[in-house]
Amino acid sequence: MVSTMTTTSPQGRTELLRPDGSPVRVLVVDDELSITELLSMALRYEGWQIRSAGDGHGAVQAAREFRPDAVVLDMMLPDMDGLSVLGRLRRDLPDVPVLFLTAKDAVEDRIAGLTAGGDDYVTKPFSLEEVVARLRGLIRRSGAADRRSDSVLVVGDLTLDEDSHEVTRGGDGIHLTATEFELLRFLMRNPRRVLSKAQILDRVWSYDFGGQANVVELYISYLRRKIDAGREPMIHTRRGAGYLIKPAVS
Amino acid sequence: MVSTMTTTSPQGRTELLRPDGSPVRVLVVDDELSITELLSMALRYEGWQIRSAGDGHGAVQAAREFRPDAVVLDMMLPDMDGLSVLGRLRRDLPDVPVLFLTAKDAVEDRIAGLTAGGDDYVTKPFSLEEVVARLRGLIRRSGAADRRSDSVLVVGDLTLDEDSHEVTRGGDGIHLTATEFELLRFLMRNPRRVLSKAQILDRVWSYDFGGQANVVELYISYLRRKIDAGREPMIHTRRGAGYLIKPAVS
DNA sequence: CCCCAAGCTGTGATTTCTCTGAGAAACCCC
DNA sequence: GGGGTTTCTCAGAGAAATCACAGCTTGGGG
Repeated sequence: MVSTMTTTSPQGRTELLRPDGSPVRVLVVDDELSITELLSMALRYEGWQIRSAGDGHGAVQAAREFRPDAVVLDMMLPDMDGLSVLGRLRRDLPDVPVLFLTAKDAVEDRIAGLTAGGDDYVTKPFSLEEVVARLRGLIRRSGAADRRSDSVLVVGDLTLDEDSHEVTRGGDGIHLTATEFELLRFLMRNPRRVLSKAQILDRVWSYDFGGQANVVELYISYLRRKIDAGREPMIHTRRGAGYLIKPAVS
Repeated sequence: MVSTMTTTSPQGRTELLRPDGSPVRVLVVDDELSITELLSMALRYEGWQIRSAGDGHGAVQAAREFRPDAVVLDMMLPDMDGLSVLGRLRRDLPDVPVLFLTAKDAVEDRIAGLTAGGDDYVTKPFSLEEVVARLRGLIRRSGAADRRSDSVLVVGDLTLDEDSHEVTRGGDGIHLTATEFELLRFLMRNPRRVLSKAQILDRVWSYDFGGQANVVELYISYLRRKIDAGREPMIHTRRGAGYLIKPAVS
């Protein structure tokens, strides 16, 4: 069991670190190279150390020597089925939390019990924000201490609770839809940093989203109505660059 | 069916601990690897220390050195029958409470005699919530646990007694069916936390449930009629994410 | 100061999600 | 075995969310 601690990076982003200060280690297992690439990139960006494997045997072996703090595991692997992989992983690393990737339509496909141990899963196609958020949750909770505050993002008088999905501004509760919530979470995890529409699209929408890029503008517009309505605005446009969020004052 | 959600975890929940502060130890005995995996995962997540065995001899040996505070024992083992295992376990650990796992159609009168001593049993296929709850009960009653930790969950003016299965809201008694009770218990053990339908299905329904995911919606609907009927609602829907329970005010 | 690209937002079509009534089947207790 | 209870499927209604589109606004370079 890993006990984690948080620290604040120069950018103002809180990072998960292991007790000895070394970065968190995550093993990514998927047979599609494009997926492992995508995930590795996104997770490295979180400051985590990533190793990937393309099949069950590779996963078990990698787990043994890499000793990850969390595993992202596709349930559809070429050489062995997800449950077997899980079983073998658990033999070496009994407490490692696992984030499963499953197909959308695999409803009846033996999902039962998977989340039992505090594990979690997302369906393909996923959004990177979602994967990162879940993974953070898993890692945080696998640590001994459960500081609830860790699940709350704060920027100025705006708060977002990743557990309860509650959002408040100046103490007032604000209702957000699922997409609005994800978008705001992404902004708040990168306060005072300009995020391009492309970046936002890549992180908040599923990787196979094929729609118009102006959904971002649309959702920013929605968010502003709810977050900034009649107050000092916190969401700012940097024309030609993107958007950023920062505390109202200053 | 699945989208945004967080994992289930005992957050802010009172944990069972032994008098010396060390975690409770549970021995899981079953010959099906998938079952021991499933149980180990779920029970570890309760913060307990788990050891598992796949047959009678292994069980007896493990019990001897592991000295568990409780045992989960499948009555159908390959090498020796349940009663013999029980006998040998009791020779080493006379007071250890045992949770029997039996097939649905097993001769229940034989079990009935066994549970007289304060033991308990669940039939396969079981739900994790049920196993965890029974086990907690056994451990608490056996005195192995430190605190005479209360068996009553409270969220706002809603109370649920895990021992007597009594539920009240604002002082009024409420009758729930078994499934409704389990669902409410799961919600109340994770107050203010969004639980996805998938998670709920995983924990509250048996591990081999293959039905429609909308049973969850259905039972939420039942619960609301009984819990929230004509009052300030405590059960909330987070569209696209799941459900959560929280005190009415606030 | 004008113009155009970039950004904003109203409208409404479409899709998705949730709730719930009705009823079948299983279960349980006498 | 029978009647009440419980669990669960199915399907339809309704609500909510998502998104494309298009016209409007704005900002800043020339």
